[in-house]
Amino acid sequence: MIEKVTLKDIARDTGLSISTVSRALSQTGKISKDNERKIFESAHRLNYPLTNIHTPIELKKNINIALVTRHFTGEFYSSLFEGLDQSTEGTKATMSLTSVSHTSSPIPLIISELNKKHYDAAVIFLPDFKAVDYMELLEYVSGNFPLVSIAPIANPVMDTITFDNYRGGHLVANHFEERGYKNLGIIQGPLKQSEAMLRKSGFVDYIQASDSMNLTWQYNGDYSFQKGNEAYEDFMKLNKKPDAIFCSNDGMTLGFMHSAIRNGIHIPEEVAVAGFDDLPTCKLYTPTITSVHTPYTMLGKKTLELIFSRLEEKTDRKHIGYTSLVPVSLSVRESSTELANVFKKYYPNQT
Amino acid sequence: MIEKVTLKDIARDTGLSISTVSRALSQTGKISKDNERKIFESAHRLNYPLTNIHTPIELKKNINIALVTRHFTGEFYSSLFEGLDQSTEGTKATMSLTSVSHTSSPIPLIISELNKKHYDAAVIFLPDFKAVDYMELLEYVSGNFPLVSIAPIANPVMDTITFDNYRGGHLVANHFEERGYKNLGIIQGPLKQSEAMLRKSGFVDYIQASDSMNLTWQYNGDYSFQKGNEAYEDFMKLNKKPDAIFCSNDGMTLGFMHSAIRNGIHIPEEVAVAGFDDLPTCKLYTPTITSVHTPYTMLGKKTLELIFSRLEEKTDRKHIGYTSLVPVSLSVRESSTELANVFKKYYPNQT
DNA sequence: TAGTTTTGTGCAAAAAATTTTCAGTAGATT
DNA sequence: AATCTACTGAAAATTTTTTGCACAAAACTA
Repeated sequence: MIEKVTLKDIARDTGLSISTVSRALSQTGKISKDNERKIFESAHRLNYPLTNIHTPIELKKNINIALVTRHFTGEFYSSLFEGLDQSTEGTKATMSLTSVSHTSSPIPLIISELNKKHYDAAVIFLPDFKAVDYMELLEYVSGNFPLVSIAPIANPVMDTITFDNYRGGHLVANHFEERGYKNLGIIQGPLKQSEAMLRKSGFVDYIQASDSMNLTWQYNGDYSFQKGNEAYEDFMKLNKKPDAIFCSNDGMTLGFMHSAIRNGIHIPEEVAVAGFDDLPTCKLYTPTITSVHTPYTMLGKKTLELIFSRLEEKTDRKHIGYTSLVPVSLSVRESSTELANVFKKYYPNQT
Repeated sequence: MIEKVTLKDIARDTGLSISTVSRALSQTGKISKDNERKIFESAHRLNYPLTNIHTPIELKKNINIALVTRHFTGEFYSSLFEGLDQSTEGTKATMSLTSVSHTSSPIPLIISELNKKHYDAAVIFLPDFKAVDYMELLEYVSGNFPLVSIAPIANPVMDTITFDNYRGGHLVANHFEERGYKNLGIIQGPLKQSEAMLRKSGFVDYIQASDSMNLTWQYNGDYSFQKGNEAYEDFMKLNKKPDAIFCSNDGMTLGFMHSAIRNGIHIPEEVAVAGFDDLPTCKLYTPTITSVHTPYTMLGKKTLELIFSRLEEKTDRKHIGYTSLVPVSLSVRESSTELANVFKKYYPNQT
């Protein structure tokens, strides 16, 4: 049987009086910074039932942040989590991954319960969420629980930190132009997801502003490997094939390339390919894959900054839907340039 | 300012008296099941500071389980988490991933703090942990907090549920025998990790008992892609090369194959390869990769069963180091049989 | 420097919260 | 019909927390 922890225990532990302990924990009256810290430390250690809310942020030993997402198997989610987790290094924050893939309860409920579970803030990555979904979510969640979204939407309701997807599309088009490709194609992501549309627009807008390039093929995908395969089928039916293709994410890039390679198409000689996400596989695939690099650790750092500043504010600030864009870069590899010579043995009969 | 929640609030909320509420929450005296449930539900909803320990398992709305591991980018960890998370479907358990990669605090401390964070149990996956590490861990953690390890060790201190690694090695050797391979090689995992040694022993023992096969090459790896590359370098130096190789995990399988393919080696014609973990990439790589399949959802189900039974026991049972092995199977693919015809276009000059 | 204010603390009283005692009711059992 | 059991609530008892007050030490002020 576990004994109940009372102020008396903390008083004994710290050598202070019960009154002082009471005043410290309920944040009334004047207490020296030194004793305050001692008392909170002891309360935490002895497991006194603190109402979390009452503990001042600067006296907390660690800040627990939940990354809430619809997790799915694959490198993408492990890269995302790893980047965010890595960005907590050196801070007192801890990142945990909570998936809402296999639950029956409504998402706003799950998130609103997080602060009862000793979480201090949450990072939301739910790319299919719309403005109304975020609004519903904000109604459920109390104002002093910081929430940050890392998926862009057209009309953000919630503070958002996300990659500059538009710029990513731009970079790919620019790279294709420099490599001298004329007829371009795109495999788009889900039409209802903002970040997919931004990637497309960045790419398409660049092409339209260019004198030398044309967009000759557009295919609607859904980010799945499977759709990448299907895109290839569609590509093969074209009379006039594009000579370079931008895939809106690496899942579809891999699907397209997998089908292409299996059917004897040479990449990049017959068609150049660039993806988005720069998954670890991009470096390891043959050919290695050109892809838009999204620096998760940097995203994580920015997200943490926002969360800490929100936690330090004493007032319940309302969300104002401020969006902050993290720059992306292009990792240029063989799939859009040329195969390393050493591999050319594989294509002995090539011209 | 948030008002303190007291028994009075719960009494008002449930329409019962303060005495009854007190008796229910402190588990003294007799209370009807019906009212008990109502009271706990209300206490939970109103956020009354329950000492967690006191809430009977059957009255909890959800059970929070932490998967504690040294997370790393790649499909392996996302498969592991996804499998365990999926196994919670239909139960009231929730799985969260907590990584100890980027923290400075000692691991036993982190785990012992989990129950203060409203976690009800933890699944530990730390393959480099030894008996002494587990023993230290158990000293830190209170007896009624269920801990299950999912990494095997030779002399288990803690309840363990893990894949039958030995059998996995056996299955690969058996498959190589059936395919008629004579001279075999192995790229081992870290010598200090039990599961790596079990995989190796299962493979080696089968070969030794066989009349037709010989083990002609052993290479010490560390599960990294990089070591797979290095293993290939070593392999190329051999005068008498094995005709089939077992890689102790898919990371090294991919490293080996990547180097091999880039150097014009044909798999499986020149050397057959089989891995361990059956990562999603195995289906997508060219050639597709034979690998030992580890059913994470089944592992998760077994782990949950154990956790629930531990939670239902009222007494503080000590860990007895019972190990339970989950069967594995072999996913046979092109890397150890033959390439699909459609891909053979790529090798026009092959004999 | 001497007086004054501010800060921080403990004691003890007061208030609040929780536990326990006790009485009573409703239904089951003998 | 008498007895027992399982619950429950009112009120008393106890424990826990908050607050009023006194006072010492430090900081500030004239």
